[in-house]
Amino acid sequence: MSRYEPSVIEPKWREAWDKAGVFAAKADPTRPKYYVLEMFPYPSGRIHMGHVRNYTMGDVVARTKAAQGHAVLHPMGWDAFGMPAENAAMERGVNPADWTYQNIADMRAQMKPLGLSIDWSREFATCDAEYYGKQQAMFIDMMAHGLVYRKAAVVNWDPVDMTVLANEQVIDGRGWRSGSPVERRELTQWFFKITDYSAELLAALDGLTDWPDKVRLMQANWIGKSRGIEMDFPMAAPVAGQTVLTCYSTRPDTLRAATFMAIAPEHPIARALAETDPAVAAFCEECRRGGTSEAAIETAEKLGLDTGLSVCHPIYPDQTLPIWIGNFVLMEYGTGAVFGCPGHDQRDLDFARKYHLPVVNAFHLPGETNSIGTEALVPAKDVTVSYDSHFTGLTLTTAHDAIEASIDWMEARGLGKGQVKYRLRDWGISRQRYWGCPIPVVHCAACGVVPERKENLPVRLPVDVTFDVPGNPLDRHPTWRHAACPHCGGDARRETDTMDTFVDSSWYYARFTAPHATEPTDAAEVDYWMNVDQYIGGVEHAILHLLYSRFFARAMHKTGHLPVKAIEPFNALFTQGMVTHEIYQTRDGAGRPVYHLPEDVTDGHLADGTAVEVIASAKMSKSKKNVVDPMNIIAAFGADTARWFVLSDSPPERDVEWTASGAEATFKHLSRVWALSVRIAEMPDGHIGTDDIALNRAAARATAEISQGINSFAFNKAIARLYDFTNTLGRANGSTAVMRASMRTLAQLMQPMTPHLAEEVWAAMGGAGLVTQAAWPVPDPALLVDDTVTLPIQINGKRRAEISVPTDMSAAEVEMLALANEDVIRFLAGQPVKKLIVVPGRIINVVA
RNA sequence: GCCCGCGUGGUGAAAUGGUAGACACUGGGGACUUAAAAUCCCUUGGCCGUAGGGCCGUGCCGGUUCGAGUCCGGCCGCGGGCACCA
Repeated sequence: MSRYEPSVIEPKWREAWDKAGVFAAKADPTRPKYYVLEMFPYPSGRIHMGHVRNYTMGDVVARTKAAQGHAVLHPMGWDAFGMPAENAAMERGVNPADWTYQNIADMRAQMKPLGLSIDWSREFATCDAEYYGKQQAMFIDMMAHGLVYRKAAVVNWDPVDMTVLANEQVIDGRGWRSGSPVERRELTQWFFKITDYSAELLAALDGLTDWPDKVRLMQANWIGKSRGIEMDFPMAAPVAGQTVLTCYSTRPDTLRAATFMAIAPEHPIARALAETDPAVAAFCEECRRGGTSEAAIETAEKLGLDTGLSVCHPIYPDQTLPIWIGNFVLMEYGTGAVFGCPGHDQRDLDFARKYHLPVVNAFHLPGETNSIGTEALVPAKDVTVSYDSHFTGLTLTTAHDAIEASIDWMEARGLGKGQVKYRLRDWGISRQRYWGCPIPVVHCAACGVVPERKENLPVRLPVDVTFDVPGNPLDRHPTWRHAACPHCGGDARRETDTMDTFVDSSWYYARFTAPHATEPTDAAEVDYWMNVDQYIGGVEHAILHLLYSRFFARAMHKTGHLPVKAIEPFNALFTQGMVTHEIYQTRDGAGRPVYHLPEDVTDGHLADGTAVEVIASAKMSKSKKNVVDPMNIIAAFGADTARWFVLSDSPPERDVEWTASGAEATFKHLSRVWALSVRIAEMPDGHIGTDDIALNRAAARATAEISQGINSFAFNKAIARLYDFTNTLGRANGSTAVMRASMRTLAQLMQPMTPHLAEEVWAAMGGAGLVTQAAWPVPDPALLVDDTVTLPIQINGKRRAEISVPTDMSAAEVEMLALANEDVIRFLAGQPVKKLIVVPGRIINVVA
């Protein structure tokens, strides 16, 4: 072989690894264990660059930890339930299971050539009955432990297709297929009581010190702990038997400036009025328009309707406040009623201006008397402001203190009760869809809602389903719904809702420790392998998936499926940036966007000459078709080039925009490494060189810096140092033995990134066994110490000179040398030195 | 709308508060070659200067500091999430 040929090298070494069984995870009490996990993929059918980036990062960690002596668990599986399979069924008439398993086979075949150190014997898909049956068993256990309940909740309803829509299927307030405006409609749904753990999920974030701060902050804000007060406003006249309107506020310090009340359209008072007042009914109907997503609700135009009712102000009884129905008030949070304070809340101010409601202030900035204008006065909570004859008796104080004082003052007079509330809502898991884990319960006319017997699990999805009409195929299946009541044995109806796919991904990490166990988990295996030491995935999962997993681990502990040590299942988390790409679109006859794959676009045009609209780079997603196929890169340059390339340039936490150029440059570099190893292998045995000491120092330094880079997820910097070391080695005139030893070190350091090439180089250098199984190199500390250091000298903060001094020179001597430096003397031009700062080993700053 | 990030040469980027641009890509110049490809060498933030060298420069405005890409405050732009996309 006279040139670098990955198509020959790579299959050869993958076969060698398989033959030696090097990636099978084996519990070994004599070694520390390490569990590295990348977020498992949805089996779309093709791997994309985001997958390559994610799994290569995990592989670098797994391979490095293995070389450092750990028993490593590095598994792979498939997050296989979800809507795309049903869409494929509708569009192409395929069976969702067949489609999904074919996609898994295709993607596995694309992943294997990457040379990932995965224990494939542990692979499973969440749509395997073997897996979801265990999930059903845990659902039943959770029911028994009071973690599951049913209640009415709103969904997006397409009134034409008569079906529930996912938020993604609501586009500009309309159903994606029917194009008809969607409505919010209530259905009885299944819920997990995640709110039982609100306080704990929040408090435990402090212990997740190896998670990114931003993720912990996002989760904390999502859980949203607030301290406020629940208080009653006396109704001027009772409605529907209610004499008071109860509302919750986190800003009772602004109570004096309340000028109206706003209640949710679903509030009991609004409902009572709607029964007799057609205008109220029409308004509440109007409020039901649009989707359920918070973004849709929060950005919708604020609408209100005056009910004509009013309440008395609890502290200033001579003041009355009108009650409005507002589409921006959420029934799910607090009591579904708020007081409006336009003086100190911008949204309330906009609402007050629109409906000509009064605006007053509860406080103003010190020295000012009136702040009513087009902007609400909302100073930071720690800014001191002047309260206007405030009820608490406090005047000049901060909002933070005034809130506390208000709560105390009102509690003392029985006007309200201080309360801690969380924004977090219970987890609605019901989906009116086919391709998900069936909820294992039966509805019996005599016994009510009854869990299925565990011996009847799994409750399997029927295979003979049709997608020719919208809606849930389970509902219209001729026989599947009919079941015997597990309790009385009588005729009963099977639940046709399936579980949210987030349930599937909330415990797969535990299943990987014993994927074939007859129970959901195996106590000994879970005890050995849990927790996940390093979890790696996209930052887009920072809240939902990770929060649900943290809850589910606690639920699994409560139901006896996980030990207490595993209630925080992920010790360390790394959130990689996304791979982004430009989006190419044209418009169909109705003006709706049609997306095009990058491979179908050349210089801004389709093959038929149509010009495409180029939209700014965004997360690669199937729906926008801005995806690139890594298989093309692997076919042209080999897996090692693809692996090196996705690690090399961008820091892993940052988004990287995929561009076609660059892979070739990586291939050239790997070719140089290969050629260098051939040259060194062919050196005569007895050659004596002059650079042995420098080479040994360079190897030690490279080993230290690359180990550190990998350990801190700075893969791009580790690769920069690999370039450095390779260049040094390529130019060096070292003795044969030292050159070969240096090249072996290079092979070891490259092994996590480019394992195939590393094996080839290792073998050429006469390394023993597989480099994949060689112990990670440890540098000699003596070779890492420098004896001189170059110190820049700044004059008034600008770099003007530099001096080279022994590393151990005292600060006093450095000062003298600096002041004697001729550039320093020239720049000072006789000015006296006011101050001299010497930072040992770093810098000297002369202040004149 | 709310929460969280990010912003440095032509490009990807580096820089425990301490020499801004390491390491690469691209471009330019050269060597080798009949020629090209490949390979190797030099060069590559902007402006001024023949040169020694100087000035400017990390999205914008302000602040803290001997010293700010880095810390603080306020903007602008872009991205992620917002509970039924996964």
